[in-house]
Amino acid sequence: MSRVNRARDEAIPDQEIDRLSQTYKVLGDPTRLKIVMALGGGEMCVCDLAAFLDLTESAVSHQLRRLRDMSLIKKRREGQILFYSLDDDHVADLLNIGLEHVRE
Amino acid sequence: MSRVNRARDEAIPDQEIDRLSQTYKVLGDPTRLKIVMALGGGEMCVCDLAAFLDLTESAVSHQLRRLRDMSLIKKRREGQILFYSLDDDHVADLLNIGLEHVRE
DNA sequence: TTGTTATATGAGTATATGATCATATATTAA
DNA sequence: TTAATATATGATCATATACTCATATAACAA
Repeated sequence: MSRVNRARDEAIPDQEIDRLSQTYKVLGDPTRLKIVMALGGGEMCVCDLAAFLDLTESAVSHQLRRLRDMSLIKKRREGQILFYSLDDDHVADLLNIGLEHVRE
Repeated sequence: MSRVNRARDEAIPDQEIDRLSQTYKVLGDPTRLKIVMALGGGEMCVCDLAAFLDLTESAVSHQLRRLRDMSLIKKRREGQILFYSLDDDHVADLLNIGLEHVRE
């Protein structure tokens, strides 16, 4: 079988490609990456992240929304404050393997 | 120590953040993601990829350049033909963990 | 040399996107 | 209820980017 036909045969559905590429795209911005790296060290609220990143809380909230849309982070309410954290262990794994790659 | 100070303390250098986010960004496009997924099944030349993706060879070449700039793929010449493949095992790991995440 | 094939690259264009600003929502306190 | 605090969201604008087209380069054949 030709290489092209093999690739077609083994290809995953476009829907999965789209979700996977969107996941990487969301991590592919310095601000959002700093957010998830920071959350890797423990949960933080929007105002924590705004102070850490030196950005408005609005800008942070917009980025948190995108991270949440891809299930990379989750939130927990405590009164008026929302604490964000990584959604699951896969996220930390993704970050660590990426780091290994860029550090080699 | 406050959560903000802890985050500042544990933060990795901006230079690493930039390289890491660029790496994810390069994977964060459906066309480029299809390319690396296809290369995960074996090396392919530019014309193979153009046929597989139904794109011009120019468009494919531009995307291969971006993938190569982030050391995600490498090339091997055989006469007039350049065969592309994944650069190292980290790339396949990144893809597999990403897939686990979107499939759960 | 000239011609052909395979790939690469610079410029241009249409679309996507990140930060800002203004406004809206939600929780708590008075 | 009203006010204050914390967060979310829609519109806007400036920048980034994926593809196309034209052209350039590289390897091989005649």
